[in-house]
Amino acid sequence: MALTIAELAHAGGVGVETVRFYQRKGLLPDPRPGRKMRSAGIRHYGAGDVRTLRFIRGAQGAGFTLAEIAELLALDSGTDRPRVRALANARLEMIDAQIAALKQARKALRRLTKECAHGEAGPCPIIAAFEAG
Amino acid sequence: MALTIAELAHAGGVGVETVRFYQRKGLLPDPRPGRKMRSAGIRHYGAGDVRTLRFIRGAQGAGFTLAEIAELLALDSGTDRPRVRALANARLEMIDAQIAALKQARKALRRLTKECAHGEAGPCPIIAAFEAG
DNA sequence: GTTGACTCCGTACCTTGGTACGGAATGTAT
DNA sequence: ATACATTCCGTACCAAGGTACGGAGTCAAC
Repeated sequence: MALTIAELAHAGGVGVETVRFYQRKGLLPDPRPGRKMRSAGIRHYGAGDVRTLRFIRGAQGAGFTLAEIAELLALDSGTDRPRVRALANARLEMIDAQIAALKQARKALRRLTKECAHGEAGPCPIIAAFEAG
Repeated sequence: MALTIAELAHAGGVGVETVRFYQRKGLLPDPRPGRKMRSAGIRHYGAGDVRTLRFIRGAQGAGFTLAEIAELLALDSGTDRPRVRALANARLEMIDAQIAALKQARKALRRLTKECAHGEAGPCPIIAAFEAG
């Protein structure tokens, strides 16, 4: 079960450069066991690395930044559940705030497009409405 | 009613550099009437510029990019309402898609935090769950 | 009529999440 | 053993939306 970087990238649905980028960011461990001298050689990966890549994409989908994901991965042994929950709850609050803001914008925008829908020329209320703040 | 750039920035809730940045991006007109020779001098602004700044922030809040806002402002005379509506409708669809994605993420995350809420140590299901994709 | 604050301009830098490049080393197949 | 494909590494670059810097010009006050 030794994957090359290209196989890992394919399995995770990302590019080779992205795998190396995640490694630089500390999201993936440097998987070269014999690393004493420089030019320690080709990286070899396993199923755990594929799971990590999938985790990254899942967490990104939930809106976590790569920095937050790095912290979650650092907690990966799972022994600090309160901390994991704290991160998750913070993200939940952010998500709720974003949903609320988007709903607000959506409401305003939809009302305005309706008001604007009855003419083909002349001043449009959309522009004026945003100026109100 | 001649505002300096600092007064305009303050009125619009942004920084002086941001005003100049918007100017370079074409979001604010260059407000120097006598611009024949170089070193045309200090910029002077009016209430219209404050309204434009507020429009920018409002439209940003609705998720428009600066490039889209620049186009909206270019239509500011309001004579092409179909185009304005097209931009607004495109943005509405984006907003709906974003809301749907966030709700999905929120649902998954909330379920996981609840499952995780009953222990203080040991493997947390949040981490494992994201690995599933 | 000079000090000090403000403004001008171009340019460089920042963050986030990558993507691309180029030359060297290493792996695989014939 | 030689060709070809991958991989290595550092570095540069991209988009968006600003933010900061440095040197010069300008403005109002004293």
